[in-house]
Amino acid sequence: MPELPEVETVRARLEPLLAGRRLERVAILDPRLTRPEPPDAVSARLEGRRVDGVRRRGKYLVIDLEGDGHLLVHLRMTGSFRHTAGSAPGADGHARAVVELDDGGRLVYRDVRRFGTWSLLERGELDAYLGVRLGPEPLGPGFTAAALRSALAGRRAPVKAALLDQRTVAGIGNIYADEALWLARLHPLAAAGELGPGDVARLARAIRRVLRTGIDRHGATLRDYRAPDGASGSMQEEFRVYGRGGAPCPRCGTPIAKARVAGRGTWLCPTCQVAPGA
DNA sequence: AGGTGGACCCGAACGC
DNA sequence: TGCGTTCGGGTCCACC
Repeated sequence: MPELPEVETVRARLEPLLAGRRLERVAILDPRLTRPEPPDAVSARLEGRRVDGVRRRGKYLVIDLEGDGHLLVHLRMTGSFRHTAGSAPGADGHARAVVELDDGGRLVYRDVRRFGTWSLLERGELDAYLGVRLGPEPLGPGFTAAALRSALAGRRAPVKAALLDQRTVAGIGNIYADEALWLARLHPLAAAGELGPGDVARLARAIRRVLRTGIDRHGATLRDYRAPDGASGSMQEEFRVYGRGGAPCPRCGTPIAKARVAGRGTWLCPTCQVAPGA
C-alpha cells in the first residue's frame, strides 16, 4: 500500500506543513507505535523541538529535527497523517498519535492495522539504521542497470522476491513490483541471478518508470491511503496487471493471471511475461 | 548463507 | 441475513 510513490506524496505534502514548525505537544496513544521505546519517553524528547525538514528514504519518512534528531516513520500498510489548520477534532478510534504545532495546526497519525512505527533516532544513528535495511534509491543516481545487475547476481530467489527485498532497491512493494515486471516483460518467478543484461536493463527502466508515474499520479488509493489533506491518488487507474485478474493484458489481450509468488498475490500476463526456462 | 514462510494486525471480502 | 473464515501486505524473525 504505501510504497515509494505514496510515501513520496505524503512527504511532499507534509514538508510545507512541518518545516520550521515547533512540535508543541505530542500525544502517543498506542504504545505499539514506538515499541520498544516507551511512548512517554519518545513524546518527551519530541516536544519543544523544531522541524528542519521532511525527507524520504525508501518507504520511510524522515522528519529531521533540530539538534540532529530524526523521527523515522514507517506507514507499513495503513498508516496515514491528517493535518488540520485549527485544533479540529479529527482524532477517531484509529488515531495513534496527535501532534500540536506552534502555528495552531494539528497533525493526527492514524493506523487501522497498527503496523506502522515511529522511531526517534539521534545524531549519527540514522545512516546506520537505514544502511543495513535499504539498497539504493531507485530514482537516484545510484540506481543503474549495472547496480541492479550486481544486486541480483548469484541470487536464486524469484526476481519478484528480490524486488520486494528492500536491500536490492528501496521502496518497491507488491503493487509496483508486479507493474514493473509486466512492463519489463519478465516472469515474476524467473531466477533473479539468471536474468540477462538486457533483461536487467529493461527491469531497471521499468522500475523507474512505474515509480515516476506513481508519483505523478500522487500514488494509488485502493482502500486506506490518503495524503495529509485527505486527497486520493489516481495511480490505481494506471495499473496494467495489479488486481486485474481475468482482464485483458493491455499489450496482447491475454487474460491476466493471478499466482502466488514470495507469499504474495501476484498478477501477470502469461503470454508476454516469459516463464522461467521457457 | 541465502531463501522461505509465519507472526503481527484488523477491516473487507468471501462462502455457506 | 448472518455468521465464521480467509485474505492482504511490509518487515522481522525463526527455521530450513
